[in-house]
Amino acid sequence: MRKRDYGQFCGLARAAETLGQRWTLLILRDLLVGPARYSDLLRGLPGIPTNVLSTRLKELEEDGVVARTAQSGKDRSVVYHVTERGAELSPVIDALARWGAADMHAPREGETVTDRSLASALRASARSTGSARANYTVRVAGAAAHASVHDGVVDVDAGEHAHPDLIITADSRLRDFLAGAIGPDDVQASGAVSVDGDPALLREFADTFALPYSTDE
Amino acid sequence: MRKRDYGQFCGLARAAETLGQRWTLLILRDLLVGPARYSDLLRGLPGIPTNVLSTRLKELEEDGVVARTAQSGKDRSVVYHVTERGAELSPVIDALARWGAADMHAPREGETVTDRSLASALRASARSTGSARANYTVRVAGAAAHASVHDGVVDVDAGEHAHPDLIITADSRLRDFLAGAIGPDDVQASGAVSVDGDPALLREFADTFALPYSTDE
DNA sequence: CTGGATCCTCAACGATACTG
DNA sequence: CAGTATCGTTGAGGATCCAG
Repeated sequence: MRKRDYGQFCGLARAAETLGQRWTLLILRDLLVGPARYSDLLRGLPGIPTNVLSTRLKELEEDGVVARTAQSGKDRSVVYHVTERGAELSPVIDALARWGAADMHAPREGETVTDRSLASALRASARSTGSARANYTVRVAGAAAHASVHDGVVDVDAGEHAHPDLIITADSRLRDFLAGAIGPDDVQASGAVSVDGDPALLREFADTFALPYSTDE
Repeated sequence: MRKRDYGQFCGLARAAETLGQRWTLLILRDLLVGPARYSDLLRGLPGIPTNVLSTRLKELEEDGVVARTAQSGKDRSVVYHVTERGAELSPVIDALARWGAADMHAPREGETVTDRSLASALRASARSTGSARANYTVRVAGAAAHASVHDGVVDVDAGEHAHPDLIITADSRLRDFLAGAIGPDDVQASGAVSVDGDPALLREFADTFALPYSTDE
């Protein structure tokens, strides 16, 4: 449990000490979407060894970024959630996610999409767009997330929306669509994206959740 | 040289694969201040093993974040610099640095400050402030960086400024001053900060390079 | 069942010596 | 100056086991 430090009085070095461990950023990505139990995290992070997850959660707790709440009563499951300090990581995680997404094209062999990673990706790409107002359910490669947009505020969460105005079912090319590399008509014609609901809302969706345009699309 | 991936089609996961290795963020911090030779990097990252530095530079080169320029002619030194893609990390690194700095108080035993870490910290905390116009040299714990502010633009680099309007010599409590935890008069009275030049500029400096105010100062 | 702890193996890191 | 080589130590990966 020793702390590997960098020996520099520097904000970035301190951040790297807390966040630079393997799996830590992905754990926080999932917890920033919402509280989760140990088994939720395990399921959302395929391949993480159980001892690493438990070690990371302890370290994050020590660093004041994550807290655990033991449910009393019949449901004795433990719930992990970010602290106030942890919540301040939202803009940081989102900036990292946008940077990584800018150079991400086709999925590599065996790569998966989880509900929370999809929700996180939507939040990272959301930008306030005046008067738009709609509820979306987005399904990509077996994962689902939803977003509600109203009065310039965007709320995102994992799973389906109860009353979506538009259901978007897509494959990984959804990313290229949001980056502006494919137009709304072409992306539907190719079968990469299909919608259930008012097709005009798809343009509004692309306008609200726009990814930065990378030079080599 | 094996690539440890996370198996998720997710921008954050991709970013973590490139940036999540030990020392990588600090190497990029230094290179974002400006190009550097191998030995410059070694000097600015006390404690980094030489093989780790060389491995990281190769990985970053493969990932298209860093490029090396071999000087021809008499000076055969190799210079590393960020690519365009690497330069897009500026807002990411700055967001991480601000988050880390918000919870950073007294330096720990043996922690140092380097020219480039100081320059990077200044850039991370810089905010555009209308009409201000001044050149600063900042010295902290043996390190020096400088900034020039004009027309809402802030340029930061390592080392001393050739023609500073104000020289600020401080210890690590400079951070608390910039976070607003100590006022300009108190911080000078305590000896934490001393200035050479127009003392009124110190307030302007604190206004331009303000750190986010953390709850538990 | 959930929420971990333990054990073993192997890859990555750290320290230092050495070379074109 | 700009790295490579070597070797001991630490941490991650994977499977299994255990307690409430």
